[in-house]
Amino acid sequence: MQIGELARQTGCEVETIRYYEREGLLPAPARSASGYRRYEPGHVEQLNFIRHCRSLGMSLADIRQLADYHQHPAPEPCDRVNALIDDQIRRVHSQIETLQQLEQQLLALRGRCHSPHTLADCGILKTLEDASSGEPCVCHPPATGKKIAG
Amino acid sequence: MQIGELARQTGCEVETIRYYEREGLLPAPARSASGYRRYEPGHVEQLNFIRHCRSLGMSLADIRQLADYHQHPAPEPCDRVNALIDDQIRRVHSQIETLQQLEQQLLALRGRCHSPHTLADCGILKTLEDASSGEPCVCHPPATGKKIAG
DNA sequence: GCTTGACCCTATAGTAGCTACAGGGTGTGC
DNA sequence: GCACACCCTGTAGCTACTATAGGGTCAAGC
Ligand SMILES: [Zn+2]
Ligand SMILES: [Zn+2]
Ligand SMILES: [Zn+2]
Ligand SMILES: [Zn+2]
Repeated sequence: MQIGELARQTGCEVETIRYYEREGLLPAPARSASGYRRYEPGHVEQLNFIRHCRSLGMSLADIRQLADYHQHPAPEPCDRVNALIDDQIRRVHSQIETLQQLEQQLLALRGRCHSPHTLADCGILKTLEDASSGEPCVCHPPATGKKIAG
Repeated sequence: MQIGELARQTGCEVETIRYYEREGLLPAPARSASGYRRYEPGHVEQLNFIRHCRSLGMSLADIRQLADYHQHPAPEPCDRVNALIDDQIRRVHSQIETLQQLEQQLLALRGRCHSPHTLADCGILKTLEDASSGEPCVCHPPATGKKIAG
């Protein structure tokens, strides 16, 4: 199978396949006399493995690790696989929390502009401007552990 | 004021300041005889403006726009400012949703490995392997709108 | 006058994970 | 013999920085 067919079967771009090969994620296939890559059915599975892990947000480095564990299944405990997934879960969770804070900050800022007015009178711009001079802003309330109401 | 002092006052790295200048976000300051950048107090505010917007997750392109509106406050309505913030809110919100899905998928995958066992018997690796061959997996349930229970 | 050290300069490369060329070769059908 | 789809390598681009390398400047202290 040529690279285009592999791309079709996996839904992965041709350039991405070549990129994975360069990065050592996908083993280099045999070549035809004219230098074309010739893939075996096993490559479809390996590429699917990579794409599946990528769709879970894993880094290429982590996928390399996982693929290695997968291809050399030693009689060791699977602690490191778990640790890898747990780390990923932690990363995703902290990103969610960061983004949720960000959303609240943006909504607070957005709330400064209601009725129609000009750019010169816009509460959003005014808030950003004042904050640049060191004044407190709605989007960055002092983090003193206080509740919002009070 | 030299670049180091500006960095200290704004909590921004020296290299980042030079980068913003290259990118046209911060106006190029006057230079001393020996070529050192000499900043005015206004630069502190402009840099604070940029950093404040960055802390809200805005792209440099958006910040360029906002700074432009800010420095040339025309008597137009502020629709474009609002649109910019609204877009940013939408982006952040959709990222949150994506990450929340991801978290659920990762937790489902993680649930395949409980009691101690070897790499060869690990449910996580087995799930990833099976999915590479086209079998259904816990982390990517068919999106047919079905509820989980049923 | 000389050295030390903190500061400054430019230019370039690296990060993650692709994506998009440019500039060429190959293979098949008409 | 030509069109067209496919393949190849190598390089540059994307974001927002960060980190060097390799040098110049300036004030203080001996
Ligand atoms: Zn407004
Ligand atoms: Zn704020
Ligand atoms: Zn396990
Ligand atoms: Zn899955």
